[in-house]
Amino acid sequence: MTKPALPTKDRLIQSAAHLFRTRGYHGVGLADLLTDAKAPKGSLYHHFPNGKSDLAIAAATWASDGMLRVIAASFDGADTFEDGATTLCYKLAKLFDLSGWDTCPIASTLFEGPDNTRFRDHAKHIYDGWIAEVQVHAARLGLSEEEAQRKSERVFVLIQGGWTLARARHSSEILRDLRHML
Amino acid sequence: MTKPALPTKDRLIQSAAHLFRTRGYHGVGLADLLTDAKAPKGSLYHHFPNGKSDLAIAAATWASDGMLRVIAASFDGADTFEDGATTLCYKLAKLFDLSGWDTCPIASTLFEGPDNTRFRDHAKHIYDGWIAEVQVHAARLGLSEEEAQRKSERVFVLIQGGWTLARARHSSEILRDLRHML
Amino acid sequence: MTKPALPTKDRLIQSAAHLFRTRGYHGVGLADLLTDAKAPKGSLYHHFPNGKSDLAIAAATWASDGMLRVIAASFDGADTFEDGATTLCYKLAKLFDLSGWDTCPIASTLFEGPDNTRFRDHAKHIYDGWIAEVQVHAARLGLSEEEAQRKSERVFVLIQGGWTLARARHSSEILRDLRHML
Amino acid sequence: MTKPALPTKDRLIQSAAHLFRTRGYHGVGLADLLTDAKAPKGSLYHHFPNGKSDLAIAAATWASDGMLRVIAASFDGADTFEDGATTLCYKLAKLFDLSGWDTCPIASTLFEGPDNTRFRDHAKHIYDGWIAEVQVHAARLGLSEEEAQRKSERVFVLIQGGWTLARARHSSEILRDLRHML
DNA sequence: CATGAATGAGGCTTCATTCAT
DNA sequence: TATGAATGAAGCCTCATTCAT
Repeated sequence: MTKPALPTKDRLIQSAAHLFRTRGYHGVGLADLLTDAKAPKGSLYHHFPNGKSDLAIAAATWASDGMLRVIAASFDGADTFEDGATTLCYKLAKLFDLSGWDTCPIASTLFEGPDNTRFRDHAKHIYDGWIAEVQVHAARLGLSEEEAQRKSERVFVLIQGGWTLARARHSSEILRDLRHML
Repeated sequence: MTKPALPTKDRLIQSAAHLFRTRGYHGVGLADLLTDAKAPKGSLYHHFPNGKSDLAIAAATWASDGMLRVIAASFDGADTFEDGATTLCYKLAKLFDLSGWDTCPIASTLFEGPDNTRFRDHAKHIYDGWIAEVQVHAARLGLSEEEAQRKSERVFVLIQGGWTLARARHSSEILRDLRHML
Repeated sequence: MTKPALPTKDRLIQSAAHLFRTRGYHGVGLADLLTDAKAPKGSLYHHFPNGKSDLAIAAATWASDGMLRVIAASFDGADTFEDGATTLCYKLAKLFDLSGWDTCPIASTLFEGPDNTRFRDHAKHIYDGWIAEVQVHAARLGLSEEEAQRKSERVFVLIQGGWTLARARHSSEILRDLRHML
Repeated sequence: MTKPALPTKDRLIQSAAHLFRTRGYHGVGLADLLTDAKAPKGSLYHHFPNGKSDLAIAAATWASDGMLRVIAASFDGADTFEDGATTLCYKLAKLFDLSGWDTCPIASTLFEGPDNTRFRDHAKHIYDGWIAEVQVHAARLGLSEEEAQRKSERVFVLIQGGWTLARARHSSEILRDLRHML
């Protein structure tokens, strides 16, 4: 009976982020979730009073935080915006290969929930955060405000589209090729 | 007792295409499907022996055929590749506004099915078809083979990414803006 | 694998009538019900689309039909209204002893359902039917219309009250004593 | 942060009496109870070591005390037994209209508990107390011991039956009419 | 004396599918 | 060819209770 490294709530969030990303919100049952998280049956509703939907929101937030860190790490050491964006594409391709990030974790988790308004608003909030994070780095690296906005949105669109095609092809090559479309 | 316009099988396919697109494969139950299609309870397995998964494949194919027609219509009267691609973006934006095409109908239908290999292979097949269709027009409009391939893939990626963002924002604006990213 | 005497639907209704009467609507789980009826797990919602509540309505109707037969049998051979009512009290006392009719089957089944309007309306309908049945016999046995109405209502009230006290005392004696209160 | 008028334990009892009366023992969850009583989550088992069943016993006792006071108040100023009993019927009808006393609070609370022996014994004890209270007044007002016993039992039966019919009809009229059945 | 986090059993319902006709 | 009755598994959620503090 060794104590697990993470508390139950965090294990639930990470299992949810993983499983929703792979199989979609409705494709994951609570039994799968609890088994994967090695969490006791009754604990889900203790930590997430509204159940599966609350957990999905938390999982999406957690996944988004990871994405924000990847963005920051990609641009932090970059000399130009193009350098940073290229690094980001490579990092995402690597993550795709390593962990089977089948697609955007936010889309699989939030775009099919029962409470579509709440879910979609949260998705919009997260996506806006990603774009804003890229935009900050774009401005720092010398782009005009208008250009920074345009380019950060373009990066977002390319990555989303790239994820979809990479998933269909089971290949990260397209993600690496995105750098030519910047 | 007027006879319905379409035979049962086609009504099932179109209902499935509509519902899967909106709520995802696992988000739609057979009861919803049969109600929406006004189909008798036992007829699904008559027309689709493997049940829901067969129906999903058929619905994705049907949706893809519609997309291929939109692509063809966009490029048929175009003088340059850019013109055709721009028209395509506008047409998709219009469809998004009209029918609430929440996202790529193929992705919602096929990327969460139970039999992931079969479903993903079909998705890849469909996506390759879209890219090939654009590529044909690109070649016809004077692009080199290599450039035609690159540009058609880029169009695909932008549209997929644009769909995702448009869905989150509940706005088709980004789809129209894609023309600046060509 | 001998075929059961009654079809599944009827077995469900009779089990429900028995269990609800004994333990109340919320005191009976579907697992208990299905076990008692030896019914397959999925059959409940086939026969009763709205589930437990539909079954409760059906069970109450079935129980009421039995009560109507007891009323008719009590008064059919009676020479006076008092004779019939007395026979009815004795018959109910006997049933109480034999089968543990803990209380009015309608009250336990319908007075706690989730859809209180529907349930209460059905209870009122059933109770009115009992009173009307007694009233018909009262009129036939010579009572004026006004007297028939008053007396049939009185019989109903006494029986209901008697059931409650008999249940608390675990004794049918009070039911037999009701004849002195007519 | 105003101090509540009643201590937690009393608030729990009164909430329980109210909710059990309305929805039955199994129809009320502890969450409802604690919310209604504005009681902290963990305090129930502090005041009632055996949990819900202890609380139900206490709530039934409290409700019974109220009934005993109503009986006493009805008979205290009466000149004859009939006067007292009539007043009692009117008082109960008024309470039914005012507070929606859907039925006998003892029956809803105790006749469906998990521990039927303990619950039924308590119900019998309470009912005997009501009958005894009426009997005392009957004796005081001049009835012979035997007659007092018979009449007090009759009053009990009529009230119980009247409550049931009043609940089904959502009308207190029958409760007022009980005076003609004395 | 009082609290609220944590839990496993059981709640009702919907699921996709099979089968007899 | 076409139907709808019938079914077992799994769905999400609420339950009354225990325990550490």
